[in-house]
Amino acid sequence: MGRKLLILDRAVELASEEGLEGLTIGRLSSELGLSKSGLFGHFGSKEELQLATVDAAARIFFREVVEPALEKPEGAERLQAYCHGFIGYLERKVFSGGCFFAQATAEFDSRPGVVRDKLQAGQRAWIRELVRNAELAGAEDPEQLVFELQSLVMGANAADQLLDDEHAFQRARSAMDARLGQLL
Amino acid sequence: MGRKLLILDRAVELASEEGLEGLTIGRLSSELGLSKSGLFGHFGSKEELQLATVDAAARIFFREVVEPALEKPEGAERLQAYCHGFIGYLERKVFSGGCFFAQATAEFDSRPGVVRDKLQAGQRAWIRELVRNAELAGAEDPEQLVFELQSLVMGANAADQLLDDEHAFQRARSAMDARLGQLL
DNA sequence: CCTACCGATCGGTAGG
DNA sequence: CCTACCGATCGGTAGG
Repeated sequence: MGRKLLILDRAVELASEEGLEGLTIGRLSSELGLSKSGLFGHFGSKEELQLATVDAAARIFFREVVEPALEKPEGAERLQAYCHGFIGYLERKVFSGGCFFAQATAEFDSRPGVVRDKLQAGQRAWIRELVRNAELAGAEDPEQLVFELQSLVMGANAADQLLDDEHAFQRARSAMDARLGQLL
Repeated sequence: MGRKLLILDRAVELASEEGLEGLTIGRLSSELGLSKSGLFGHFGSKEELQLATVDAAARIFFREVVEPALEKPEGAERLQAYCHGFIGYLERKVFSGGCFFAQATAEFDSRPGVVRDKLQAGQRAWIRELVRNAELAGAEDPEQLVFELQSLVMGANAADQLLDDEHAFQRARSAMDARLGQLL
């Protein structure tokens, strides 16, 4: 089982750079020093490999962003911790190719199937958790607030990855705090 | 020359769905009813096809978003027209696979080369034009304002494409207007 | 613009 | 986990 986790670590890394479709069984296996069919046997199909890779990325996101924020009380403080934690995770370059989920959702958002379904379900759960905390914080329009906060995360990732804009993270943080200010 | 434009129209459409790498010469040629080598001859390499496709998408973006906004006076009004025009272009589903540039930049932002360079240059020119108008509008921090506006565009595209959130466009517009309000 | 072809790589299978 | 293989498709070339 540890072997599979090692494979998935490399798979997540590769997919953040090349996409979930560019994550090929041949390339992944040769980077790990095992045969194509040896790797293939762990998953059974490319789609299963993609699904397992999304799960592995979600576990990393949980460890890096969600868990640390659970120390804060629910409501405005936790909402802020989620948002700042997300920016910190981008800034630390947890994945070499930028945010795994930004890459994966752009790739699969117009490609129906179980991979898209899983990405959509994960994203919805994340948004719901943000909205729940925005509600507890007494936000006037929780969905609107969360839409804006999530947009700033995506804007920071794009500005960092494509434009090499080193101010992107600070810009996102100050815009977030401006939006959260009255709730804290 | 008209033949090439017809090819590129289909190429932009395909790339917005499948990505610039998923845009294969074989598939594009068969959809257009000509031979692989016949299509290949127009471009000389896959990379040249990708570059020409980015240019074609930029021309569509110019026609759909930039040109209509040029009727507004420079400054706050034009800035708002750019932003609302961008949202309208997403809402009209000008490309079947969502915003061509969102797809292409997520795909190439960690892939060095001339395609990335072209996407980066185009994005930078767009941001500069927004900042220029934000300055003319007397914005306090033009770069910060434009970062936030551009983030909202990307947030709306993602929420529409992955989450099927029908309120995304209206949310983006009201957040934009809140930011632009004092300048108008 | 075409047919015919190249080596490489794809996802996947047979058999061990 | 392996070797050896399958048909399909990739980007690209030769030659017309």
